[in-house]
Amino acid sequence: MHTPSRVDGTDPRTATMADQTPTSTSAPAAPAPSDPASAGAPMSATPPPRAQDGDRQRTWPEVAPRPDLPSLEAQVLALWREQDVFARSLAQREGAPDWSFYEGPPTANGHPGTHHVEARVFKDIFPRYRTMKGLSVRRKGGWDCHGLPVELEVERELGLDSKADIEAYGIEAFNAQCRESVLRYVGAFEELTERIGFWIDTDDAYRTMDATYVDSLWWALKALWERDLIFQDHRVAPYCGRCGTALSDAEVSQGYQEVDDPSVYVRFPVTDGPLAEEGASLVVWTTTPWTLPSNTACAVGADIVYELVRTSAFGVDDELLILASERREAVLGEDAEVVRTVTAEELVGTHYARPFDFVPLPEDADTHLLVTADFVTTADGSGIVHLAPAFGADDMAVGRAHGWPVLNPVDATGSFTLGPWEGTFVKDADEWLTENLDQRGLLLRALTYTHTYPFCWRCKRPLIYWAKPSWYIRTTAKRDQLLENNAGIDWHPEHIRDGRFGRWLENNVDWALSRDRYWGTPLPFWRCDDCDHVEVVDSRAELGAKAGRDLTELDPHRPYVDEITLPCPACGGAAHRVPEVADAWFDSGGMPFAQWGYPHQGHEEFARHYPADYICEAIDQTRGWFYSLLAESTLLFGDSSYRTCACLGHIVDEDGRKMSKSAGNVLDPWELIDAHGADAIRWLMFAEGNPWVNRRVSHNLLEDVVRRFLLTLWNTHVFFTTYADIDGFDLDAPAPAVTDRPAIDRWVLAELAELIDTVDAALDRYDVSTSTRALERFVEDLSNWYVRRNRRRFWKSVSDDPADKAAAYHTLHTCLSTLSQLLAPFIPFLAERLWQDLEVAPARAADREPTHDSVHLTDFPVADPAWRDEALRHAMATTRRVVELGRQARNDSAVRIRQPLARALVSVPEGERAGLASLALEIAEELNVHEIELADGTGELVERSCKPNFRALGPVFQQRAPEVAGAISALDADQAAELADALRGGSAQLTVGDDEVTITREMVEVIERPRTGWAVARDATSSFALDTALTRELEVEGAARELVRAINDLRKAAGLELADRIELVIAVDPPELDEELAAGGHYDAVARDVLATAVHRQPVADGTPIDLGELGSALVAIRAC
RNA sequence: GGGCCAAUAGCUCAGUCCGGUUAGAGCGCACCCCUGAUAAGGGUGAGGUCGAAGGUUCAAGUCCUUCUUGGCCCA
Repeated sequence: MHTPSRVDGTDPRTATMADQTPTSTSAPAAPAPSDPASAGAPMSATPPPRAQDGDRQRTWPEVAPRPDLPSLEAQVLALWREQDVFARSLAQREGAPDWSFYEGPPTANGHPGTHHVEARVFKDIFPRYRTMKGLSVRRKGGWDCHGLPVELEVERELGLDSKADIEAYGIEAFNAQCRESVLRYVGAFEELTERIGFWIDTDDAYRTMDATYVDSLWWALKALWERDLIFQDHRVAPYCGRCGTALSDAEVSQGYQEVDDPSVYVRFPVTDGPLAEEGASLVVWTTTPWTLPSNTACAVGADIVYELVRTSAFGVDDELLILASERREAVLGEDAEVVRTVTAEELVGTHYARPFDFVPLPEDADTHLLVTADFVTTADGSGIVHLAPAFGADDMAVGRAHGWPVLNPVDATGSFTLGPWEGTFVKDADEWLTENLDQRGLLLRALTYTHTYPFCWRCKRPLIYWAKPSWYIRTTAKRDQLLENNAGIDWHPEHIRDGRFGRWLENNVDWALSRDRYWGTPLPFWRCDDCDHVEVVDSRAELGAKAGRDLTELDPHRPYVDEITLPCPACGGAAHRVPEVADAWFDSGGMPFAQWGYPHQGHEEFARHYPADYICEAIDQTRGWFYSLLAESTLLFGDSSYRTCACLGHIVDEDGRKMSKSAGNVLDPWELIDAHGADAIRWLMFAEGNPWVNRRVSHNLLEDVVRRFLLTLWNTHVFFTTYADIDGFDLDAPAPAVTDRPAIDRWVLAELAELIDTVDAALDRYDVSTSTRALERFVEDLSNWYVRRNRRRFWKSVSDDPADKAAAYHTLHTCLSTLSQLLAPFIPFLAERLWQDLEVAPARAADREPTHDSVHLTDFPVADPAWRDEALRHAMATTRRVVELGRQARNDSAVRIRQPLARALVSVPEGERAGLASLALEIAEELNVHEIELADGTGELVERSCKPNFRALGPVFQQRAPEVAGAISALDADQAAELADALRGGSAQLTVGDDEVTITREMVEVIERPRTGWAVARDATSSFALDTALTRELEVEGAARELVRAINDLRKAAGLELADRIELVIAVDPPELDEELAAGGHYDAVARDVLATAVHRQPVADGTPIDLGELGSALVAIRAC
């Protein structure tokens, strides 16, 4: 029942936009049945009032007073899709200068979250803006396909629990599953991407798993290899034997738990030197007994004092032990007898018997001796630290310095490879090892030790620190260049450059490139089984050439590449690929070239789009993508692959907490979009807080945005289109010249010009906050001052003043239509809807093509110089300030606004007087005061005072400034007037203490205060005094206003349309009042205001009573005509 | 332990780069206005030791130092 009948002959596309928005106009207020004026009248019947418009062609679309934003957006999406707007926006700029954007590939290993929305809208806004500025912004999408997270997801799905499981399942099948998993989530991302209006070409997206992409990465790896920037070395890293992988520090920090570990003190008998002759043993402490078989040496602290101690407390009579003096009591108790002090110097070089000997030692190695190391402390343990280079980064460093072998009896699953506990997970062997030590008389004490220890965040098993051969990129060789290139990047916020990112680069370590996994870019290194020569290939083509067969169609993933054997060019042996794949960060860091398949193809695209003008991600990418991009481009091309980088803060919940599954405060983006719409989220991201500070997202905040901004804008749009339609406003009719329009029109256009400049300049420097603030302010001003002040101009009859009406319509239309363009990069949906309603629909109704059939095909607006008027902007600002004072005065005086008052006296600083005078009418109308008198500072009505201006006083008088300021404030009214008059000449003398000083005009602000007894409101510099005295005439006028309001109520109650005409029957009592209303012309005014074609002053049979206060009352009936 | 960021009204945030004397806005709250933008709109008010302490300066929310609290990153 409530869809209005459709417009005939309107372009269906126009109708589409207008039609589908749910409307509520069809739910008219129920007519008051008892109202005789409306009883039986056609407009009071149930059918929706719009029905009578059915045969009229609408020029302006009908817009719902309360829009359903999500469904409005759905219609806009459909429009974009049908008309291929995104593609056309790109095509339109073909040949224009390029502006390059790189899509930082989201890892497609899970459903997109709200933080993805954040990053994606910031990626969207600037390309949209640059496109509107006339640049060609190709937006190639991308997907990060490889990596451990993908493998883990698949492992979960398949119920696999270890690398052994994966290998049993088969790498080929496993990787096929990984590929499928990735594609599944790519779909989810694409859906969200479209819905939030992120215009990126997902059809043309690069995928890091594609063969051409891998080819490019191989080229890069070979290039690095040839420059000697890749090498292999042992690396001790936190490692999970179950997952078969090293963990990043970030991963490690997620998995710390407090646990009880063994704490064992062991005897290491000394085997040479005087201490050996005495039969002494070292006391060595460890919490990882499983590392003892790999003991290679022990470290002492150079500055630590050691002791030789005699004790019988541990099962051996009078044994001699060596440990740090400070640890004696804690380890051996109070009874131990100190034989003598031993220095670290004495100890260094001393050999001892190792606790286990099943790990073979190279023959020539000098091991199992004491050395010094700076990390030895006496905070716990014995002050003698057991070293096992394979299982500690510090140990490895000491071992490397001394040339020790790496004794590693532990395999990739974390199990012993030899000895009595072969095949046992090392941590599980701790107990047996301890028992074994005890049986052999080497154990002093076995305790438990409570500390935090890292566990695998995935499988919850304890991590071990484990050395494994690893491939590195020698980034340290280019550290200076990395820093130099970083210095040239335009970071937002700036502090990233020298702060987080800069410091990280200064402490750069070589990039650990390899991962012992399956689903990744295989390292293109083929090593000869016989001579260890490494052959690197830069593509499948080169691989094929070397292998002697065509491999251009090879899937460059495991296990297929592993099956290729190359003849060794050095010795003729067989070379097999090394087993590792590349860190997935290497994939993403290579996207500047690999997305085009460069250098095997795509030379032109690469050249056109390198480097990126703009990239954007959240701050957690500092050590991720921001680094991998910079490192690869610096090493390969010598420069940075991006010029500007926006670095976003994280999304947190309403209470500022990080969103996490465990906290249960994760917001599903779809839920937010379905409830509030994508524009609301976009505006929240852009307008609420700084992009680089953590931002809160919640339903409440989104509702706020909708109400505060989107609906304010929409209401203004509704206002315009409603009246434009009623009046049949013709957009194509010539607009009055700006100079011929009323001041209020020129003012809003001047504000619009300012807005355009502000937004343009801010977006140019990637400053969304400034732009959104300016836009919010303008929308507020437009709605709450321009429209508020001009409602009468829109609803009065065209015939009254056609030129004025045309000026109003054109002005408001220009504002809304320009806003649509300014907002297009921010809230593309609502902006589009405005454009369709304001530009496309009227054009089609007039049988012409619109200039642009989408706002996103337009150029970013440029302010018309004719709009600019700084003086007027200032004058209006003063006016509005004075109006605020006036409202305050009205409020205080308790005279309701409908009651006209005769006059008010306004004083403002001298400099603002002229401007205000030109706008005094605005004040009078807004405050319903007949006359605004502007104090000129000389009359009897005001007194003056002086206020010091520190900004001018300070620099001149320095220390004496407060004194001079005090003297200025202290002047009484007469002295102030005198000084003010003297200052008109430019400067004046003032007595300060015993001195005369020269004061200039800028140093003093002259303030006027009314002397009247009227209702006064004032701020620091201005005041408003309201004469609240009422005359009979004013009261009669007030009664007329009262009638207008009441009659309009009747109109509404009768369900009349805005433009419907009525006849008015009215009987006012007492008759004198009736006479006065007639004599004052008030009935004519009432008739104009309520669209009455006739006023019948006659008795009303069954009218509605209207209370006119003390003056009397009226009976009124209205009749439609 | 180191680095970076933040702290301004009950809540969410401007203002700090570039110092100037009544520190702003929105929401919420209280009171009120308007009644043809009306399931709207608007006004007024209350509400602030600008995290703390020192310092520089004629003048500090703003610059410097130290500290506190929270967040992020790293060790």
